[in-house]
Amino acid sequence: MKNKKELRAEETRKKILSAAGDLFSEKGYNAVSIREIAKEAGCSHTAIYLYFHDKETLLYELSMPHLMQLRKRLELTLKKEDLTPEIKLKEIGMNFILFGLELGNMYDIFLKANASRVDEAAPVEEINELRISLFRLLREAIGEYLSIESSDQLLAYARIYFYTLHGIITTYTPLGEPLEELRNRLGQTFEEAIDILLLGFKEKRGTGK
Amino acid sequence: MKNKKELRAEETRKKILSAAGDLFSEKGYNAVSIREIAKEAGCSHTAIYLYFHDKETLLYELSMPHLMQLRKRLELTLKKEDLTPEIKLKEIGMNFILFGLELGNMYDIFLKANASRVDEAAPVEEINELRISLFRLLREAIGEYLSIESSDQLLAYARIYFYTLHGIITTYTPLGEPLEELRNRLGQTFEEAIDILLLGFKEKRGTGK
Amino acid sequence: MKNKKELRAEETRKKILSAAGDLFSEKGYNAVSIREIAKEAGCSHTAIYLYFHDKETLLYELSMPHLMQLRKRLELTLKKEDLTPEIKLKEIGMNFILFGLELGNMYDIFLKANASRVDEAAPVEEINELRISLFRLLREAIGEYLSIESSDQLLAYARIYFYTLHGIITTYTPLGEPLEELRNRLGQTFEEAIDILLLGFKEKRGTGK
Amino acid sequence: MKNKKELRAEETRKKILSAAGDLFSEKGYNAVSIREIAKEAGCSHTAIYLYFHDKETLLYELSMPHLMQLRKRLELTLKKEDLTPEIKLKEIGMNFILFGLELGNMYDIFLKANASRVDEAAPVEEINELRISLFRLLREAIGEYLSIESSDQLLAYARIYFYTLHGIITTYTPLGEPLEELRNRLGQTFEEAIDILLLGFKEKRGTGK
DNA sequence: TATGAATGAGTATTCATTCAT
DNA sequence: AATGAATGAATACTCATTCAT
Repeated sequence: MKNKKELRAEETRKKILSAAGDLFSEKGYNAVSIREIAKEAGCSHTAIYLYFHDKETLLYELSMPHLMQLRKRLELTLKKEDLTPEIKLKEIGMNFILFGLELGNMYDIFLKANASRVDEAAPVEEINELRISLFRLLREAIGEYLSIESSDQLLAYARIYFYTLHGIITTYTPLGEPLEELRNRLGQTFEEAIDILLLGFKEKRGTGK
Repeated sequence: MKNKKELRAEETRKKILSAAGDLFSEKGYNAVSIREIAKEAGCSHTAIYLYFHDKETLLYELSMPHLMQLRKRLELTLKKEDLTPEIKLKEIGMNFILFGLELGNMYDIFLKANASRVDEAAPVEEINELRISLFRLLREAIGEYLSIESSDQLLAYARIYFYTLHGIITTYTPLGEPLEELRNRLGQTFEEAIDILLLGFKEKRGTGK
Repeated sequence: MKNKKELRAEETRKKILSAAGDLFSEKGYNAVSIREIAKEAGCSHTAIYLYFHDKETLLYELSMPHLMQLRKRLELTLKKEDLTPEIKLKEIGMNFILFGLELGNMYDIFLKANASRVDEAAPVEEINELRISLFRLLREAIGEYLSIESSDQLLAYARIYFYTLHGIITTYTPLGEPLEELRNRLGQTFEEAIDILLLGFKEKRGTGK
Repeated sequence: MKNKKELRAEETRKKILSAAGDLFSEKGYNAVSIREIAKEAGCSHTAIYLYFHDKETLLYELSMPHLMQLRKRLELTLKKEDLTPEIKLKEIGMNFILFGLELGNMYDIFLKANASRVDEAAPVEEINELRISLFRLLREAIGEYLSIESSDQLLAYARIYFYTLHGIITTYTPLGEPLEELRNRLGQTFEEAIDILLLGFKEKRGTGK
């Protein structure tokens, strides 16, 4: 059980994360200043350094829960017994797209947090792991769909699937169109993209490589 | 025939462009400072303003030729009479991917230079036009491939094709892997991605929407 | 009661204002750099931005109190019942001269802050109002002195009175002679200038327009 | 007799002076760059340094002829035998006002070029002399008008006359209103100002100090 | 726990001036 | 006589971060 102080601290922490999340996703990491976040969070800018080692750490701590949640969602989808492999694969794709569009300008840390920052402790590592497990999920789902075992071919397919999903997200993410609007305008196209890809996968398998 | 002075000027100009190109594509436009470019180019930072009005102008002058060349290449490909529509469409895709990977971190001006900057005259406009004509090319090439006329459906297909190409570029562009290496490692996967997409398009058409 | 921090902040603020005031009035607004002010104030140049949004804001915050005080002083003078109109008018003139000479090279914002800068919100507006109310005061005081109602003629007289006052200020302001010295050397001449002007006004009225 | 080269050089020199004159008077000395002058003059910016040691020298060389001309004009006026002292004094005043308004933003070098630049050779000295001789003219004209010999009193009157003239010029000079417009709008007021001042002088003399 | 004060390094850009030709 | 190339010093302003309290 937590005492008052701890509760308040936690609350401040949350406010900072929330403010940072909104701002980062709206304007991008670089375009947001610490002071801006503090103002939005209703605390002093120095308070931020109480909870997060630096701006970058804040970013990582911020994106982590989202990524975790995404992974969980995708894992659940994959495990659902009552869905066909095709539907599962499609659902995974759409979920990923929506997740990416929600993250907005913050989405690209998903890629940028890479090995280059060797020294910098945990979070980057964690994100890497997440990315890896995400790929694994994609591979599994595709493998199930095409009834093939893990192989280079399957890896290639997973990559290709990722390219399209990633392409959709990064096409619209820097433009700042509200998610709902975008969904109405192009949701069907996104689904069609996935559809076509899956058809292509199947066809490719059928014809033999 | 040019005199010494002109030669030297041209050389400096080139050095600046080359330095800027390298740095922009490696670290991205915003992460590079004028002074950094100058140091890399072996001149004073003020010299840069002798040749380019602005940091932004430098960016445009740098990317414009690439974009023009790309358009020309794609247009030529589309016009080639001796190629099947399928091969043309594939070639267009691969060319676009390679062009994007070459631009590196500078690639995203392709997207970011959009209507929001109404005031900023010519170059942005030119890039917009380029983007538009690129889409038109994509649409035409797909239309030819699937033997369908311009329609909403065709627009959707062009978008989908673009998503995948764009996704490939933006997946690898921020990682800075040398183009040649990347090509060896994944060139085949890129081709396969296009392949699968085209198969998907065909299949989708066949089954009726 | 203020705590240490607040006291220190206030002190820094004052030091900046004082340094800026000295430098501006000595060398003029444009000839003084933020870093110069900081050095004189004994703080870093960034500290200045903690207290003032802008170099321009600093200027306004610096001159505004003077201007307000001047207006109040002139208004009080005009209202004094125990003074003859002549003495009031003279006092107003001398006060204005002294105020202008005190401002030194900063005096000219009084003129330069004009309508051209439409966008720049409050302070300019305030200065404009001040200038206007000053003219009104001048008009009133002269009207009282000459027993004439508001008219074009009165406006012309107010202008003429202003020219002389303004001329005195701008003659000595860029030379940087210390106020006290100047006053000793020429105070009598300034009074005589006003004297002569008032005699001239009277005479002009007497002879018929 | 001059050869071609010399003629051309002289022409370039004139063009530079003319361009600088226009620009300085329009925007003020500080707001005009050497390159701007060169462009306006149709020569390279380096050419300017062939004719003038530096920007400041250019300014002095530029204003000198104007000042000389003014002196000459005022001297001529003072010498005219067919004019009453009053009319001469008025004419001198109006001429000075018009000269100042014509100089525009360049007028204030008339004051600013003062002893502070001890080291800097001739031109400043010359301007000082000019200013002095101008004052002498004013004194003489007033002396004639009031039939008094040189004295402290006369000096004071000359100063006072100067204040008003100077005040008129510096009131309108930074606003950039075209001379002709200004003259139409306020020419009469300027004359009235002089009128009143002269009446005041007379009156003051009459009443005994 | 929390904050206001403070700062050094950095940003793009401008300018008067000099140098080599 | 004339010029384009080149530069060092300066400009206002921003930012992530640290320190004292």
